[in-house]
Amino acid sequence: MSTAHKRQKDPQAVRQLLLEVAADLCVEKGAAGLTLDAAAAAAGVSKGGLLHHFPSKADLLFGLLDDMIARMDAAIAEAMRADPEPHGRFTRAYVAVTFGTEAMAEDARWKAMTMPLLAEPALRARWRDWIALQAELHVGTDSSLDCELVRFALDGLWLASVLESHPMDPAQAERMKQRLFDLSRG
Amino acid sequence: MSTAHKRQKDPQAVRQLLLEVAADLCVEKGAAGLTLDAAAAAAGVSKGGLLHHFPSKADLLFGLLDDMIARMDAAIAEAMRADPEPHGRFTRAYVAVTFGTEAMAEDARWKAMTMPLLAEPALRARWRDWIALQAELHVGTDSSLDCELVRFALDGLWLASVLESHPMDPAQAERMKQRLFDLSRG
DNA sequence: TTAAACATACCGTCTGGACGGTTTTATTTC
DNA sequence: GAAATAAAACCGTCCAGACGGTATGTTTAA
Repeated sequence: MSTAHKRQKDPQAVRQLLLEVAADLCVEKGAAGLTLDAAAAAAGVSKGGLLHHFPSKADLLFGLLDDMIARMDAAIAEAMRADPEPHGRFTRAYVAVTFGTEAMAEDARWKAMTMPLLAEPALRARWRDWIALQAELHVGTDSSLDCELVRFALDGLWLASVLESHPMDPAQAERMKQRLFDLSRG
Repeated sequence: MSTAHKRQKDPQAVRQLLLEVAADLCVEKGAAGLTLDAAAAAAGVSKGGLLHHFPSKADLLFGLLDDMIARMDAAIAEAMRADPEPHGRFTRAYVAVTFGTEAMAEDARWKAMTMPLLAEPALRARWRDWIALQAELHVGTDSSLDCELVRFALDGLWLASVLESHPMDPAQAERMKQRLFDLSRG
């Protein structure tokens, strides 16, 4: 990192930029509507450059999903660290992350991108694996009926926010959030 | 209708068949992956024939969504008719429909198809309109916090069933269903 | 010197849909 | 009610553009 400003080329940054612009295009046009030409142009690199980082379009999409899962993991882990009560801790972290504690605008893109990605049948396996892993990790503390119900509701809320189908004012959102927290404590 | 068996051509049936095979292909390949050639071939008509019923691919996709919404409306209306208690009636109908009271295999296709369709940004407006209409129709009886929470949970459950991410045995599903019914009564 | 990190040019395929026919059904006219 | 006419319901062909990916050259960093 100390020499980052000296390097004229920063492959990691280029890769990250590619993922970001690809995410934007994915939100706008869908996963299949995302083209390599458009992504490369938006990132200011040639298509050859893009294909150097992601050898195929499938690799790019997998990269997007993996990045998204990594962000999700990190956010949940951080939210769990601040919660002393074991029962329902994972579920409450899920609440906090879904309602976006921090930079909303920043990760709104990643939330919106998930929809087109999951619509692509080829990408669902990775998502399923992650869900199964979480379920296995937090069995015992978060497998009560109400905890599961809360997490389903959060998925529904996420869906609504992506589709912009259920506009909610902040007060309403806060009440919902509190109710979900309460249910997670059983 | 009395002469239906005499007609050699049945445009309505052809149109319906086109929608059904298109739904299947949409589930398999996604909305963008659905090709006119494949749909026409699967329905046993030429591409020209398909384009006669649906002048463009967008029209076909809109047709799919409209058909899906119509089925949803009919199923919900029927479920509501059997419920004497006004408060939360729409929400309970939503529960019943989501958990699939009747021919599961038949409408499983239409549930699965919704995902790729909603992933297509161009189609979301119609969906939003339907949601807004439902909210307007049942304000007063179904706008309590818990009713909204239940409906969000149902959307989450629908998502899980489409993605096959949260396998549930029948007993578990029944408990969840009852819990959601209870919450809808407040 | 070597490999990574790009750029440029190009190709084969796929796909939406335009277009001009042809057959079937409905409607009108005589 | 038969002929004529119009309109709907298709079929087969072709094409222009888009898109993923390859092959190859060039520059930059180690």
